Amino acid sequence: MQTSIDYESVLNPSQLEAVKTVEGPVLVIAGAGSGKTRTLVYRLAYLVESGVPPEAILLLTFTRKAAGEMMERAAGLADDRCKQASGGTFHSLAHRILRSYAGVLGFDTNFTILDRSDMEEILQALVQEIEIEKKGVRFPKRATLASILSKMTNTQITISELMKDEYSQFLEYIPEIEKIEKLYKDYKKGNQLMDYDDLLIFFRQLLSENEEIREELGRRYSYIMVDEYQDTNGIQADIIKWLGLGRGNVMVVGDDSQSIYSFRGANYQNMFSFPDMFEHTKVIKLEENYRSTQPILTLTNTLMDQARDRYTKCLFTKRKDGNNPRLIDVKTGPEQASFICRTVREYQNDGMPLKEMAILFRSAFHSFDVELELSRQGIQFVKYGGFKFMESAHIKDLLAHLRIIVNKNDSVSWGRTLRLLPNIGQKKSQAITNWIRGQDFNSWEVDKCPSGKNNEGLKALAVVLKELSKDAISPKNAVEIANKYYDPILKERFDDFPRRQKDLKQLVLMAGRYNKLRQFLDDLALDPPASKADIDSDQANDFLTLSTVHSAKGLEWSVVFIIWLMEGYFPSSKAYASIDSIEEERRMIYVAATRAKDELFLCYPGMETLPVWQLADVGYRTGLSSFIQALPGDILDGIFPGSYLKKSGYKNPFSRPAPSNIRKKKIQPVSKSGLRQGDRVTHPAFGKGVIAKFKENEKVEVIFSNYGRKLLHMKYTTLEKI
DNA sequence: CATCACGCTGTTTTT
DNA sequence: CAGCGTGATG
Repeated sequence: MQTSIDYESVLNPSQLEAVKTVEGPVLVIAGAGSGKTRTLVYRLAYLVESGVPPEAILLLTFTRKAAGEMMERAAGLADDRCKQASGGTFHSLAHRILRSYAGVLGFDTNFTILDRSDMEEILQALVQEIEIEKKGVRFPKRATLASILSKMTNTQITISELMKDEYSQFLEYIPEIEKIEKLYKDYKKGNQLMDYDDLLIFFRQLLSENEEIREELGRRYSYIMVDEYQDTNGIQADIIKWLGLGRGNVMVVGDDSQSIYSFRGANYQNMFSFPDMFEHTKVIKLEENYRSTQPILTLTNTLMDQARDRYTKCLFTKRKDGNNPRLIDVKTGPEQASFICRTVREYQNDGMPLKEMAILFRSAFHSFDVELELSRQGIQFVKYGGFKFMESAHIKDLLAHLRIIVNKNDSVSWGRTLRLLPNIGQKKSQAITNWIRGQDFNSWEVDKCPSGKNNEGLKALAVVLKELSKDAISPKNAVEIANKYYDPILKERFDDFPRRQKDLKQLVLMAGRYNKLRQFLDDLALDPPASKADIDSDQANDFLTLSTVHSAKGLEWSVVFIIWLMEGYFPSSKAYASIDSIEEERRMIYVAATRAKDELFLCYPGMETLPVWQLADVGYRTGLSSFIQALPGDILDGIFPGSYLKKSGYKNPFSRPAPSNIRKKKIQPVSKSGLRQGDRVTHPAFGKGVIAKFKENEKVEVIFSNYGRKLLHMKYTTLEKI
């Protein structure tokens, strides 16, 4: 065969094998930085060069952007046909197929996609409909309810099983929750709505129940590649099984050590069971790391050595030199921010572009202090993760008007739209929705609908909707019209409307890129812009990256700062010091650490400087401390020998016993210590505070000036009066 | 039935 | 602190 690429000289033997094994099932276990993406890109190019029609290649990735980038790169290697491969996320594929085949399942093909907040809204409405007997604990709130239902779907277990494992505090509500689950399902069906999980569920159902469709799709996609397979869940694995059934040309690539999506049902054990699903699977391991230096790999290998189950692999690199990862122990958030900014500046002065550096953290708010300091110093940055453009109220408000144009049955959007009008709340909006739904916008008689008599607001709405439902309306035009109508409401509803007006202008621009309103709305739901900062980034050319660990998948940098802020958990929390949570933290730190090529800082601010024994007393656990705790002391020293802290007289707080004065001191129950409500106190971890309340079970509630309200156990607490 | 004021509670990550 | 639920008020 004639090819233009000299695969032998650019790939190592394992990578080459993965690229050239195109027939039959293949499982590639690819360690961090082992050229996983590169291998997929070359394989795509190789397939196309071998004469496989690009449309016959299905490339499933974690984000749509990742698929696009891979196809782009492959096109650069081979030719432009690579861009015609079918790529995207499981959800986007499922959506694409369901738009044509939903009829088979008894759905309309113009169903609307529900995002998480839509789902929660419906659930809340349903909760209000059924009678719930009050019990010991409060009924789970809507966000929790949504998590329960979604996780149940994604992990394929029953509600009661799931709740026994993870939501034991709500066990007494199992019958109610089961009832709500059923109502929710019916509601969606009745209103032509599908949530994210439904896309997968129905896609799988389509494949499993319809041999014809299965065969048709099997023919269409004869070569399948799946990236980040460790982050797939059971349904996704089934989908792969059904799709690959015909030709069996399926390659999945993943790293069991990097699985951090268990919260949404991902199961890294899918990697272990792939060979059971496809007979004669060829297993290929990529173990050479091309990215990081040895000291960073030593840290990650040490961490993952302790994981309970995993494919045995040990990363190695030819880049033997390099600095040790550094553990930076700072006292406060602002101090940490200034340390990071200072260090970023130093690297920048040495000629490293900001784009080569990143700050990673677990949750979006962890970077607030840093963001403040960065803006103060004029360092440009982009933040991924956290706040979602699409989830902000004003965007949802505006889009609701467009969604009812596309799907007249979309009761969620009807409700949202109606409730923006004065004196229309939960009840009235429901009544009106039931009357109005599915009606033709052009023959609307507002006066006839419930509460419609002389309702100016409703009349105005009717006029706009009529205008919006004109046949050939462009998405851009539609957003503009809706915007004009919504503007007064926006000003009334939000104090910070100028900021929100800007977002809406942004939305007009985005709509300009589409011809079809439906397409525009679907893309917003399934492939929304990552964050507001992401949109702004179009203008900046060199910027620092700030990202949650989860959003950082697939990206890498030379220098990485990991902010590992301690999070306060109440002792009753299920996550408290559980083995599972330590496991997950470990995987997350592993992911974050392996994003770094050369330098790694683990920043560990605030109360984490407390010895573990004391944290445990307080009823808190920490992310970093829980895994440091899990590391034997000598290994810890081996990993962090050049620690920043060591230079300034650092002692490892975790290997140190409690100071004798504290250890020996008999801790008095607070109630017997003469403290009263309103007393000002100090606490070793939280500093100054005021006693708010004494509660039952020997708990005391204290409001700390820096950390807010905490519930402390009197037995284990050392509060001193000041 | 909508809206307001007050009190209570507490992790977070994404398609 | 902030988001939610509850109970009182309009």
